[in-house]
Amino acid sequence: MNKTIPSRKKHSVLPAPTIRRFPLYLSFLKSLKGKENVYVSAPDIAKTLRIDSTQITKDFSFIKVAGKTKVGYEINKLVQNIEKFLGYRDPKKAFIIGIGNLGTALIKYNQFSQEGLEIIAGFDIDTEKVGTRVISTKIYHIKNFKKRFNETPVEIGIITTPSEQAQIIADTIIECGIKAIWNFSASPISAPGTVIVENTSIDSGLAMIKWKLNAGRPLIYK
Amino acid sequence: MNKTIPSRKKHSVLPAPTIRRFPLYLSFLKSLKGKENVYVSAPDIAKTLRIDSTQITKDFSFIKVAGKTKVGYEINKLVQNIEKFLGYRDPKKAFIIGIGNLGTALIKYNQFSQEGLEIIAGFDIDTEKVGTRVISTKIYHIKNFKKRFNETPVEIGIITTPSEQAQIIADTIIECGIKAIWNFSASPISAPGTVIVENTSIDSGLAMIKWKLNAGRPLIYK
DNA sequence: AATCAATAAAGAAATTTTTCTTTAAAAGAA
DNA sequence: TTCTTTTAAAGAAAAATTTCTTTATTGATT
Repeated sequence: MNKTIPSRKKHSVLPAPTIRRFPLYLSFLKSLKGKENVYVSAPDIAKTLRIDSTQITKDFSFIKVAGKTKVGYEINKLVQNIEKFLGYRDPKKAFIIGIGNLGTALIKYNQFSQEGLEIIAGFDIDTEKVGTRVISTKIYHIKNFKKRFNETPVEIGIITTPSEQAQIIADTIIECGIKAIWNFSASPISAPGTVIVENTSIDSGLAMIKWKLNAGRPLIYK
Repeated sequence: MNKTIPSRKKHSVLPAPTIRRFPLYLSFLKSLKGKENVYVSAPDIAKTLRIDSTQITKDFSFIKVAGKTKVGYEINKLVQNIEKFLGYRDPKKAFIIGIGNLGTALIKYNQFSQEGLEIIAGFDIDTEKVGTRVISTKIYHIKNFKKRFNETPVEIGIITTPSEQAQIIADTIIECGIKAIWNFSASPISAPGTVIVENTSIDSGLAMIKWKLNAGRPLIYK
């Protein structure tokens, strides 16, 4: 008993790993643009990305781009379709909570605007920060979150606070009716099944690296 | 043809997703410490973390912590074993390249020292930054990377530069003999199979959120 | 024109990961 | 004590994901 809450995954006709690979493909493809080549083949992409070429083919098939035998895929078409698929032309609004270095980095991350994410306000408890702007994004006190949210509802709440505060912030913004939480804090967030939670955990990445460095061998301690 | 380079995965006796879940467990378990409870059960963890409880049991079995029927797992023991497993007491050294907001955030991220990661120097091209310190971490010009590396070899190179520079930086540090690259830039990095590459891609996280927000339905454009 | 080589595409197979099922143990209640 | 309930643990089954295999197409070469 105590099963995982039945996730939206069931709706999904395409694998989550595939979705996560698309931005990678996109970045690679964009680095190709401007060069003379109009086409790129799956084996070519495979070479630099260290992904099996048939997997790339399969991934592309999900977004209905046909490749040409012996030639490959039309780069522009691929870029267009992936961007469409990822909803780059379907912008979502977000608030960000926690205006430390990471929060600031995310606000300044200038790709978001092209990727269909608009961070329209920031929140913090630090009164020094309240009232300032990061680029053009205004920083408010966290206590005004609900008010701001009601004025301008957003779909996504980005949490970049220290771990200890992450859950409290999450509870607050869930109560306001946020649809999705993008959690950059180290601690997992407890949320009802109706709320989408995506963790971008730095620590998970580190765990993986250290594991690979030790080549999957269990560490021996004295 | 053009298969994925045979990965170290084969060594791995335990699933990559399991490894990535450990830091999550750890964070949750630590939030429990200080409270009166000595034990925690898998179903309890499952409830907050939205992970199937048998999966948690299975994950824990990999690191040889025995639970007690009807009671659960000893919190302290779990914490200890996970930390051991993740190599928290087996520190690795790192250089970080790109001292923007993200780079600064990572240097300031004070959990790394407990997690067995020591960022011992930073590098940038910006002469304004060269010579300064972020907390106690000295910032050098990227052209001095090789020299510094030879003086103090590190296992991990953390790339937090803009996408365009990521590959050039990667090539440079691979040539120096870095073992692992932790890539925070949006663009994938091409590296020989001997080099460990871990991507912590912000864009992948966004892709996933937007997909879930659209409930797995393909976006329709006019 | 015929042959060769490279590639997409579709489907099958294999692998990996998750979920389900069963069993046994043990705490607490009756 | 006996019964009930909760839980870990192990193994089986299912599901998801990746990799392999085959086929067909097409551009290039002879």
